[in-house]
Order: sequence, then structure tokens, then C-alpha cells
Amino acid sequence: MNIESILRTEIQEAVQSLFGANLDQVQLQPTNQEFEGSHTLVCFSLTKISKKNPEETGKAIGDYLKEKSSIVSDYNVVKGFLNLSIKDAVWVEMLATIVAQPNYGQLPKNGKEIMIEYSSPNTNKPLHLGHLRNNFLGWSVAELYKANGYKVHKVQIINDRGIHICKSMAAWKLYGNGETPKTTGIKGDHLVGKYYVEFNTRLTEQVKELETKGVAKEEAEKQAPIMKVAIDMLRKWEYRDEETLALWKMMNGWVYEGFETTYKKMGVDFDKLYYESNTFLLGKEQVITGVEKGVFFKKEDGSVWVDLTADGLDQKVLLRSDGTSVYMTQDIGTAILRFHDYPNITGQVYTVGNEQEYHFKVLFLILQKLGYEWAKHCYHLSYGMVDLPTGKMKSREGTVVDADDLIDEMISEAKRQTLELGKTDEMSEAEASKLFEMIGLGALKFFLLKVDPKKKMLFDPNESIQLQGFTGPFIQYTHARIKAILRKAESMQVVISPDTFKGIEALASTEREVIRVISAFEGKLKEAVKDFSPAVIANYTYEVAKAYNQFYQSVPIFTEADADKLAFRIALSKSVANVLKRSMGLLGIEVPERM
RNA sequence: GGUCCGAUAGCUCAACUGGAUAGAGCAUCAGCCUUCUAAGCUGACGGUUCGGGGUUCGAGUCCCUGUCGGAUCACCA
Repeated sequence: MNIESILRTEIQEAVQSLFGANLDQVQLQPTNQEFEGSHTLVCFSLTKISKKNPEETGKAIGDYLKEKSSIVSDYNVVKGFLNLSIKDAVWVEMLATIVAQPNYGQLPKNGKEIMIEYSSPNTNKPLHLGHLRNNFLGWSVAELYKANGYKVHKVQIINDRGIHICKSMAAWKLYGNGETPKTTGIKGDHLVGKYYVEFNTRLTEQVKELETKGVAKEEAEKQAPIMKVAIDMLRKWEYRDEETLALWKMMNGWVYEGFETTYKKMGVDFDKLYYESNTFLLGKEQVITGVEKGVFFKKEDGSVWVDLTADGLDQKVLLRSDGTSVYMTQDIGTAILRFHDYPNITGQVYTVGNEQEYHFKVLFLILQKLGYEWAKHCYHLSYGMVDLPTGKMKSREGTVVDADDLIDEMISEAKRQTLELGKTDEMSEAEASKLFEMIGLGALKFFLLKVDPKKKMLFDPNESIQLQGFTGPFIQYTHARIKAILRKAESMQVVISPDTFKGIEALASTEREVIRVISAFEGKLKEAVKDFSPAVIANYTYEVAKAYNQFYQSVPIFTEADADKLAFRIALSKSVANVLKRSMGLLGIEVPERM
């Protein structure tokens, strides 16, 4: 059952019958809280058809509906807005249809297949706050696609080669004394990151020293001994030097082990991993065939370029004069490989920060020029940077918020506050520690996902660990409260099949509102995927919890004498719990049975 | 300099894609626990939607213009 589509049809009939005109677009919107009703028809645009002023138009349609409609119970017109009330019996029926759907919130399969990329870190340092937004966002968008009936492949490209990792390797080789994660007890990605920092520290020193000897800064950076070692390693890597490859494999191995731990804590996963070291050669081949086809051109020094000036962009280098590849080359190879691996995908979504908008514009254009039709269905899911109250995160200034640290802090803060409220007194230790984790991670994920991905956001550590108001824990709490009610109902053996409450005729306004909100779920799923925005779901989830809490506060459940009404309220509560669990699940957030 | 984003309550964010008197949370203040979990609920306070023009029945939303932020324009990734 869909109230909106019934209303649309009936309004079209009304307009046809009253004014003899076809109405192809019906402007329906939710009624403002302050007015009576749930659905509002905006009448201004109808005045041309009706030849009446908005008020009279609304009144005419309202009268017609009140008499003829199967679902409208009443109406009022305020300044050209026709507010319609729906019969309570219809709302009750609405709830019954929701209760009858065990998979409410899962749209039917549509046969389409899509690939979503996110995370895609460099292998020279641990994950940070920026990666958290990226990962939660990408993972959640993948879930949104699934909920909308798509088959989804979650992937990442691991930037495992290049000068960045050579820097860590160089510093480790020179100053590492053979340290390993085992000997130091340091998590692998952090250990490698330590040597990346070490590299930069040493480099700065050496550059300074050279500068005092009169060498220009730019030149000094190239001449610094440690930089020479790194560049030499990069060259050796390309020539498959065994010792260098062994070191590279070992240190990357440490990083992967560390990443795996972090991903597991974060609750994100991937269906397939792509490694730059495996795809850049394919990219090179593609560029060379592109030259043969005349899509790209070669300069005298041997470098290969693409000319995008006709598309309003610049010329872009694709291969260096020494024949080595650049970032773009690798991305061309990766994209082609993916469509080869998954021939049925209709498109690809790249979850990458907005500083790379230009890069992806160029990439998609190049793929089109190479003749790949699917390039039109590649989308850059561009999200805004995460800023701190102190400004931007800068690795050089040590203001980067480490992902592992942040997650640990969130969990211990959740623990502190939960213990303070005495919520775990009757819990086993295992249940309690699972709860702290749920709350801490829930707060963090919700905080990062509730903001429109396109916008840059401010991460205030103090605000993110808030557990009241528009937060993840607030939703989790609402869910836990409902679960308590359901447990009690079960022990009382309340039967909640629709038959038990179909006779109900009058509803409290908060009950009506709860049904209205949960019945909007599937529309929200479509909106969220269309906008690539988990924020739509986060806002919606809050709306559901808020509506339920108002009901909870004003309508008693177990003191209700009428068995049908009791059953109805239990069913309503259960549906809300399901919607909360499902929608929070789309954000990657678990909800507890008690808290 | 070119291109692209952004600017909404003291702070962090919404606003159903052009609709009603612009809404939430935090913060501040005032109420509600003998009743299903008070991480909750109710109320108060808080706005020239960056400035200026325009389009129309109607603009935070669309167009023009100015100001201020940010990103990007590498043989970096």
C-alpha cells in the first residue's frame, strides 16, 4: 500500500472531474507540524487549470476528496495549501502491511551490478580520521545500493608502490636496526609510519645542512643522501632488484597486517583488493595503444600526453619521458581491469576526497577517448575534507588524528559515561564490553555520516563523544528501550498479528506520526542512493527515534486495558525497532538489546 | 590569474530539489521519574539564510554581481 500514490491518483481524478483537465504532476509534500493533516497539496500551480484562486481551488478539491476518496477523512486549506488528513483505519492498515513484510527496508532485486571503491590508502603510514570518513561513507553507500536491489562489489586500490613507500623503506634500512612489529610490539602500519616520519625528519636536517653550504633548497632536496637512497630504491624496484623487492614485500606486509586490524575494528570489509603494483603495467600498455590509435601524442623527449583543451581542460602527462608511469596511468589500468574482472557491472563509484575532482574528470574523459562506453557510468563520489577545530590536519605538523587512537578513545569514553550512569550493573562482562564498543563506534560513525558527504565538516572531539541529542547513541538507546518493551510483551504472551488490532479506529496523534514516519522508509532509501548520501538515512533514523520517543512519553502501553490497542502499540514498537536496526545497519552501526 | 566548491541561530548541522511563520542538536534558562530504561520528554531564549540587484503568485534554493573562505590547475599521489 502506498498512501501517496493513492492520493495522487485521486487528486488527478478530482482535477479531471472538477476542471476537466489532465494533471501529470501532483505537488504533494508533508504537512507542517502546526497544521492538521499529513499530506499537503500545493494549489498555486493549479489556478491556471481551475480558473479560481488558490483557496477556492483547494477547497473544491478538498470537498471532492472528502466525499469520494477512500482514504481522506478531512481537509483544511491555509493560504493555497490543501492539508489532507488520512483515515486512522488507513494508518492502521499501513502498519499491518509493514508488519507483514519481514524484509521491510529491502527493495526487490533489480538485476543491476555495481562496483564501489573506497579507502585506497598509501602503504607508508597508518589510517587517519580522513580515512574514517572515506571508509564509513563508501561502505555505507555500498549498503545503500544493496538495499536498493543492486548487486555490489566493494573494492579498493592499494597504492603499494612509489616514492612514498620507498621513503619509509630507506629510513628503516638506514636507521631501523632491524626493528619489526614483533620486536617492538608496535602495530605494523604504525611502525612503517614511524619510519616515514623519520625520513622526513632526517631529510629536513640534511637539506638544512646543504643549504648552509650554499645549495638551493630544491636542489638540496634532491641531493640529500637519504633522498638519494629512496630514489635509488624506486629505480631498483622498477628493475625488480631482489633485495629491494624483499624489503618492500616485508614492510608492506607489516602495513597490511595493521590495516586489517583497523578495518576489522571499524567494521568495514572488501570483496576484492587491487594493488597498484599489479595494475600500472596494464595502464602503460593502454597508454601506448592510445598513442597508436592517435588518442594520445608523444613529445620529442618521449613523454606521452593527452590533449583535453577541446574539453575545457589542459594537457595532461600520462607517461614520463623516462617511460615510467604516473598516478593517472595506474588508474586507467585499474579501471579497465575491473570491468574485465566484472563484466556485468554497469558502473563504478570512486569514493575519493574532493581535492581529486580534477583528476577524475580527466580520468573519465580519457577512458571515453579510449572508447570505453562504461566510462560514462563512472562516478566520483567526492566528499569534503574533515577539519579540526585547530584547522586542517597536517601530517608535518603532527596534527593528524590517528584512526586507531580515535576509535580507542571513543570506546573508552563510551565506557566511562556508561559506567557513570550505572547501565551495566546487571550485565555480564562480555555484554558490557561489547556495549561500550557499540556505543563508541556508533557515536563516531553517526557523527561522521550525518553530514552531507559533499560538504566539508568540522570534527570536534568533544562534540563527537556526546551521547545525547542528534547522535548514534540516542538512536541506540531508543532501540534498547523498545527491546525492553518487547521482552515484557513476550513474557505476557501478547499476540501481535495484524488480526488482533485491525479493528482499531482512533489513533493518538503520536501514533499516527510514528506510522507516517516509518512508512517513509523506502522512499528515503531511494533518495539516499540517488544522492550517494548516508546522511539522508542518518537524518531519517533520527526522525524515527524522535517520533517514537514522543509516542513513548505520551502514550502508556502496558496500562492499556484494551487488548487490541495493547497489541497495536507493541506491533508499532516492534516495527520501529526493526526500522531503526535496519537503517542503522545501513550506516554500519549496531544497536544493542539493552543499554 | 583560470576552473570548481562553499558561506543558514553563539557552535555543529537540516530544510523533501521553487512552497506555508527557515527547523534540529549542543550551549543557556524553566518544568517532568511511585507508571514500559530520564543517554528520554515538554517549554523558553536564539535568524537581515555573507552584501547588492534580478526572475515570479512565491527564492535559503534559480540568474547576475561583489566580499570572504577552501580545493585544484606538477614528468606528485
